[in-house]
Amino acid sequence: MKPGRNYSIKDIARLANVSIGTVDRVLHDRKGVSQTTKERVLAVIKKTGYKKNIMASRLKLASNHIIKIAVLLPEIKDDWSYWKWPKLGVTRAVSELLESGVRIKYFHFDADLEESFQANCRKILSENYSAIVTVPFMKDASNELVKLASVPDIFLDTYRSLNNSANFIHQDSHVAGMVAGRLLYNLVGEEGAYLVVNMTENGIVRINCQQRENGFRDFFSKNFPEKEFSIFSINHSLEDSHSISEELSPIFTQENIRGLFVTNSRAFMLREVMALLTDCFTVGFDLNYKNTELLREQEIHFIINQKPDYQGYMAIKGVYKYLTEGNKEGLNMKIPVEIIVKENIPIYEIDTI
Amino acid sequence: MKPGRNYSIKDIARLANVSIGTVDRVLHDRKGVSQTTKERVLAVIKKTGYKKNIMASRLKLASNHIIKIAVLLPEIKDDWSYWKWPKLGVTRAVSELLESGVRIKYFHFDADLEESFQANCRKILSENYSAIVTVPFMKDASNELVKLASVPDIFLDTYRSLNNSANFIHQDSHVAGMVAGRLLYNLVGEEGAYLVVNMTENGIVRINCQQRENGFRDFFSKNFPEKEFSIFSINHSLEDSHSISEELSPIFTQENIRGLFVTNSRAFMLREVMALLTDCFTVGFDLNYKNTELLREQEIHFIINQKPDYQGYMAIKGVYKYLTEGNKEGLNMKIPVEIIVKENIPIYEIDTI
DNA sequence: CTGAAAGCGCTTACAG
DNA sequence: CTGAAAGCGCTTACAG
Repeated sequence: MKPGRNYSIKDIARLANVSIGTVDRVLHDRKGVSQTTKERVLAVIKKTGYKKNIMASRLKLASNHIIKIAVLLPEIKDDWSYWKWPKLGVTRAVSELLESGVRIKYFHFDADLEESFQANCRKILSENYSAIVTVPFMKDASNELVKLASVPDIFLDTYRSLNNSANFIHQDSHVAGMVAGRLLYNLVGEEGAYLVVNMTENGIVRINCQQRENGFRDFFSKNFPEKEFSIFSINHSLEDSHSISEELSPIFTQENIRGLFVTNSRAFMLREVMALLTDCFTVGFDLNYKNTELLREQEIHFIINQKPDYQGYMAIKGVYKYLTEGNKEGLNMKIPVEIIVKENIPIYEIDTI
Repeated sequence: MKPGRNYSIKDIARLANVSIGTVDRVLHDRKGVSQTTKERVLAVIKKTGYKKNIMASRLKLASNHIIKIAVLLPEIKDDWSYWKWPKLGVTRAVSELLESGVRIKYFHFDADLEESFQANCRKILSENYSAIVTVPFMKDASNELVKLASVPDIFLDTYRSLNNSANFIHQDSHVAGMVAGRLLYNLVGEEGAYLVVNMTENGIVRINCQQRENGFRDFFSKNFPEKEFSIFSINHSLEDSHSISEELSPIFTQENIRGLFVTNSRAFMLREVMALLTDCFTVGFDLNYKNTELLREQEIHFIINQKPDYQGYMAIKGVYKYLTEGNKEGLNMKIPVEIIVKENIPIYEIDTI
């Protein structure tokens, strides 16, 4: 290889005694090349180690072409909304891909209203985006979206099986539950009891919270099939934040609860109860402001981070890779189960949100 | 904005009534444009939201141009060598950037011989690479390299202050030590004693191991300034793996050691001693084969991962970004302190090493 | 101070 | 089955 220089299609053409058009045909395995010519060209390509210049090919293919991606997330109700994070990651990816023609349009739906999600989906489908990034909270409407969309859709945050082929970038909630089991078991062992707190919205437990509880219980039954652990669980309405201390207090006193696993992002709502106990350890999810504060004060001991910003980032990068290279592998991804203690709280640049 | 289409430099030229050459001059803030013309062009650029097509500009600038990066790492002595990981990350980055003209040349040095490192540096400097990625194990030789190199050098794995401006992609070892302190403190509290095990090479403790011990001790003094903790530490020759059990056994029996912090990647060497104890928890570093095995068997309880593959990956990406965009921010980076338990052991595709 | 032209490497549409 | 030419958007070297 000549130093500091790549072979171009022109070099290959010259070395193989053909035109660049023919080299292009061979490279793309197109019709209309005689077997002998093809072999000759392939030999030269192999010998030279030719690599096509992706800049040049994209210049021609995608030049002048904007990739519009629709991002549909729940409404951001306050400054510390969870949904700021995926948006932050999306924004970061877009800023990297701005010059490559990627543009985002954000949509927001009311997480309590299926109709709101559906209306947004209809709007998006009518506007011709190249891809759709959203969350699969409403099962039927998500199925409908996958069925109607002719472009890839990527679901963030939660995995659930849908009828059609759908793409997911998410943390494995079952594994996350097992990790929570490990962390608490190390601290509590067999002497104390465990309490799993699920918070309900409109009376139901979110699917990934349920998966987390299953994983948690699985940790104990898989690792210690012969032993008996005291694992209680309660469901409590998310909306009713005042009564939660009252509901939990008797369980704590009666059952010697030493490990607390809160399956959603609201571990901070248990602050009052947790403060009453000296020997109880807590694992929660998500680095929201209040959880982070309690982690700093050691009222919460471990936070499992779903890296929502990274999810948003990878979704856009994955879509771009698919649309420009046809490579589907970036459309589905499992995000690592990140364990956070007080000392390794990540530092984010919040101001860019 | 016209849907599905980006403005090109040609559009801007037309709208501003100038030639594309003039638009280019304005875009790059070059000399030779009258103030009025410049303002007119800038107005159009602003109004249209013009973004330059990075493909096209790189095509012209970097076309035909290979970016050669020298990667100098310690010799890989066995199949589970730590240094395979950065190499894996480097390889992954290069495969993504192959079509953009990035090529790697690997060099290896004997980590016990400063002269071996120096000889490799001389060779690299004589061969005109666009960047150098290595490790700063030998202080003087590293300083010399930074002084002589006219291209960016990025040091992986370890931070140490060097005379000249050098770039580091590394995990903050002091923070990692504090995290280790937190993990063990949660389990052991004030009742038991802690033991920090440093392994020496040629009689000296590696700088990042020392930083980890300092961080570990700092965790206790910062969080509990009034309390007394029993923290012992020993240095033991890495080469002498047989005697380590003998040396540790008496300490264990005499001092009620309940928490073990091994500051390098060889926690697995303590297997025999650890097996004797039922109530002792261990934190070690790095997901090598033997540590991972012991983590699976719960002889080791936490592993702190330095993400060496990620370090290698980010080094190449950072260099590329710097060389193509002039953006220096990717040349320096702190890698998160990743906590690994049995349940969230990452799955790597080893076979691509 | 400004413009017109050539060229980066690849792809496409057309000619033979 | 093969080639020659135009063009993607930008940059550079040259002309005026």
